[in-house]
Amino acid sequence: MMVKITDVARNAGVSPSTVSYALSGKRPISEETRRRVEAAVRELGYRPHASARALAGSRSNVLALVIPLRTGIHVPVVTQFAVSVVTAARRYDHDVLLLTQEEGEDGLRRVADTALVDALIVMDVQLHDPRLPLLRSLDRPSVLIGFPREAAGLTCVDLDFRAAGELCVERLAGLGHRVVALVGSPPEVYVRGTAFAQRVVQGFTAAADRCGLASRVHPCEATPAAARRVAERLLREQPALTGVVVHNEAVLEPLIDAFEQLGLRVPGDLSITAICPDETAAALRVPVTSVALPSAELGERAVDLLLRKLTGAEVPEATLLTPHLTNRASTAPRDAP
Amino acid sequence: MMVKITDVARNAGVSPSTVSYALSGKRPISEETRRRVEAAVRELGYRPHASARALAGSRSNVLALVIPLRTGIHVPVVTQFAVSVVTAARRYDHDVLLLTQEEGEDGLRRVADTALVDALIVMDVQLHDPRLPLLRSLDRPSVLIGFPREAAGLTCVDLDFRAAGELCVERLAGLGHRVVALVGSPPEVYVRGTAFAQRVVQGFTAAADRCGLASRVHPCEATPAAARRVAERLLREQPALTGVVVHNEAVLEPLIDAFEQLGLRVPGDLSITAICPDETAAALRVPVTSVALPSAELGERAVDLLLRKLTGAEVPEATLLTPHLTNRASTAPRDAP
DNA sequence: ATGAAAGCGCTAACAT
DNA sequence: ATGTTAGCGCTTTCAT
Repeated sequence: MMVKITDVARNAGVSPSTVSYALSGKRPISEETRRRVEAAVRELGYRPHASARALAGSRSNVLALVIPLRTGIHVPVVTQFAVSVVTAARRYDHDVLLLTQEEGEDGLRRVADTALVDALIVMDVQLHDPRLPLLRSLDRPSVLIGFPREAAGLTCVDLDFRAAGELCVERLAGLGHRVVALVGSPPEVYVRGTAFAQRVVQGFTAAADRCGLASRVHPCEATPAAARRVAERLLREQPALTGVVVHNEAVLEPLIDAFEQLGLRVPGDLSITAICPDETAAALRVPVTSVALPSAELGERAVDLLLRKLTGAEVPEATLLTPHLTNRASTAPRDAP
Repeated sequence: MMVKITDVARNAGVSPSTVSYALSGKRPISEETRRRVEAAVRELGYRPHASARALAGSRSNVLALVIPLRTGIHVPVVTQFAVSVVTAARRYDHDVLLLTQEEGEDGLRRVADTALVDALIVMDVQLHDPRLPLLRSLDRPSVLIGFPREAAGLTCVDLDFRAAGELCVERLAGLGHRVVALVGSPPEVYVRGTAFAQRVVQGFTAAADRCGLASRVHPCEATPAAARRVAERLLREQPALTGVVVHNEAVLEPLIDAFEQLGLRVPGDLSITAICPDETAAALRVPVTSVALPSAELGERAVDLLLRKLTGAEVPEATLLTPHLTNRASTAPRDAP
């Protein structure tokens, strides 16, 4: 039933070790021998047994990917990230084992200690993440998506969310807007110390101050009703508001609806910039000027770094992707006052 | 560094096989011995090496999950399904390897032939899916999500989409509506022969005919603009329209917006039922009466079936989950004519 | 440039 | 109820 390396060896008239070396390229093989081995492999349809290979070679060629399940994390972002991790991993001849955060630290320890995986990618890292000590102590390399407070000894990748927040504000300032607001993630996201959400706030506030803009920040639940309430509150508290930054995919559309129902046209009366996936921004009724959330690029970078670590190479501890803003229909210069 | 079974055996004063049997429970062990083994396992922090175990036992305890990437498949549905597969698999002490459809048949063959996985779950099966012959020929069991035209010899699970379509119409008919329309998935979904989309159409049409309703079917791109166009067209072609069934998560909200902007209140003038995840239906501005897309239940059922197949049990070839409709704010009796 | 042989860590006959 | 032992299929020394 199963073709094994000894079958290939016999068919090619060489020893099993020669077959192994011919396939791995780990030692020089004569042209003639290589061809015979390759022919035998094809003829017999040989596929090396993954577990046997992993046991003997002490590398499973599998990466673990830990995905978050929590509320306030936008699902398409996670999914696109996962897909790009799988795609990138395959380019390096690796596969991806999917773990949910639900399993927690035990899950990480389990797949690492049983040598089921060679390395780990952990998404949605919190500022004070309980998994950090564990990840540092594992005998396998890992890459984190997100930046915890104490990142020493860990490899972290993320969009530069602070710069993203700044970029959104600077665009509004450049268009002449003087009073701006940030509609952020749901409150629990801040409460539990999700780094990226806080960094957006920091960037937003710093840039607003630097540009001399009046600014406020409002977390917002991921429901249309909450969006509506935030819109009303914004107009009440900042009557001169003409610029809004949104860092909350789920309420982008309802928020625009709410503003328009309250009598404000986008971008006529109100300009909006957002931090969200490009597809989301482009698919809205009013396409929104946005800083892209580059899930796919993040996934690739994470895999690249992880595989370099697996070869023993040194990699930078911090990788911050530069944010890019794309102009769309939701921004316009402020009317002369 | 790594604790192995011989270490545990020595520490407990027994043979390696006794440790193996004590842990697997595959043969009777005296209470005394079991306790000594368990103590040694805990003391040393023993974790069986996954590959060694897989090689010797010829079971990897890993399932493959193949997820679709195509347009027209709603992302949250896929993600929730994946999460529930992982969760269910863990209950059986299995892990999940994530494959994208991109790898195609080669990917399936690879993970099966290298014994990387014991079994496979394949999502988004088409009516004439090129992977079917391959899946039949593999030496590993599989479960398909969706029903192909030729399902003989395969294990398939899905929501009964035909019944779901019927249920949506029957609810509208029961409320007195006489003219209905189905707003369906994007055209390409039908063109490529996605079974579930076609089944909804069949159920919708059959139930409408049976109930004596006038009905039409409109595919719809997953954009707000397309939703708007479909809404306008509907009112033009069926001026007496009072009931709409939506099988397209992405346009649910824009569609309601469009109807209201065209002067139709939901549910005052127009009742809407949908086939979509409950969370989607409940989170809309106007919560929509819907037949749930039970992704989590599907994932669990798929895993249950797969693990029963792995034990050699016979399982039903077809599993159709019964649809359930939940009333929400989007449906009301038709006004007296 | 190739081969022989010793494991990798575990499971499952086959013993007793 | 437990121990002994022969592999599982591959990689990688160590030889030549």
